[in-house]
Amino acid sequence: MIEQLRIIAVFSSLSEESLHELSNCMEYVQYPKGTTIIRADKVEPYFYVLQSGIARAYSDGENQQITFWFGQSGDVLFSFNSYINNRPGYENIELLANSALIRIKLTDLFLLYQQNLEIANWGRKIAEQELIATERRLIDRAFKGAAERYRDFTAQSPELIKKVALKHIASYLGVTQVTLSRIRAAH
Amino acid sequence: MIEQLRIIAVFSSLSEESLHELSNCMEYVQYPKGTTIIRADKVEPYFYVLQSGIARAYSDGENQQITFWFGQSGDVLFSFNSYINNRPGYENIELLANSALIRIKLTDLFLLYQQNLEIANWGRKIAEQELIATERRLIDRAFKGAAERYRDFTAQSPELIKKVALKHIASYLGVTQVTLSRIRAAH
DNA sequence: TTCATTTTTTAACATTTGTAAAATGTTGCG
DNA sequence: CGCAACATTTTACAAATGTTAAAAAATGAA
Repeated sequence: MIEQLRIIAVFSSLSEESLHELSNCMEYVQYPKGTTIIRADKVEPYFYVLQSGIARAYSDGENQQITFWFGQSGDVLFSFNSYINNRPGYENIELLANSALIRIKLTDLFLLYQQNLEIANWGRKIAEQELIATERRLIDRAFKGAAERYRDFTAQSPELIKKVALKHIASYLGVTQVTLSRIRAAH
Repeated sequence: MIEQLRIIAVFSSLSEESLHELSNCMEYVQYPKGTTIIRADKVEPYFYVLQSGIARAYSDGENQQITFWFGQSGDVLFSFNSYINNRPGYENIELLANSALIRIKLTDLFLLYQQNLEIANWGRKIAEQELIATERRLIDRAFKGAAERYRDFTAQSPELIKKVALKHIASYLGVTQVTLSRIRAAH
């Protein structure tokens, strides 16, 4: 079982001992397509790793719903504001396919952070990787047009293009669905 | 001297011992207005805390320069990609006023992360706070128009409005300077 | 398959924002 | 002061994107 965990990239840096400590706090869960596992108005008590499936994070606006993240196998999945500030987050997270996840209760994880130096640094690196990815998207928004962002997205996430509704991809790219259609039409 | 550090919010959570360990790696530096302390094409070996002054982070595009962060007293200041991946970053950081900074060499800091549980968790929280702030900006970009972002900016950073050139604020808000002028004209 | 539902595309038009250039305002230095 | 350099606003026009509505295509359930 520890061996199974090790093949998941996010756990690969941990020693046998730390991985064992962490695995004591893990549960394996499965949910069907369409399940909303994290809700924006609640404090989410778990941290998830997606073993298989697809997820999207979105926020509800007045008359639109904006997707700002997609997750695939191996991605970590958590409500930033629950995890960091113990407050309701900004995001809903919905599964776009039947999915298998590992979950860790935040209260357990936070205890480990105070006890285990390796796990504390593991948690630091997770936040750092999310930070780099989020900064990257902010910069891309500033420097690239919607058409280029669409090309990048198709190149980097070819599976998502096949499986995710274009309306979600449009809002992820920061344009309306009509504009995305026009971009696609201009092949 | 340790007491002086404690009044800086980012250090306030550390114990006497950890703060002492950290302070052994600190240097105090001062630079005049206009100094570029971090360059996008270099690996930046220091982590900074701004004691006084103003800073902005920007990236160079083909024909424009886009500001995506402003720093004030108490803010931490580092090249995300140098700090996280030991690679040249995306950002230049320039001082917009004469500034006093504390700097910590990354190699020293990383050693502390591997030795001191409290400092490792301190580093985790820094990354988490930057992450929350960056996510907040990405979501704001999606849900708020430029006029509302400008109002928010003036409300939250009244000192910056006074001291920073509007062209920098325009690119920070994600619009051209002409559009920002139009927003301002519509009082 | 067929029908109903949902998604995607297309079209016409409105609005916003961008671009370029000129006009005006501001700052600091000799 | 008076000039030079730079910042900001304004104008006119162009380009991109949004809005609304309808048509076409795809999907899923009976």
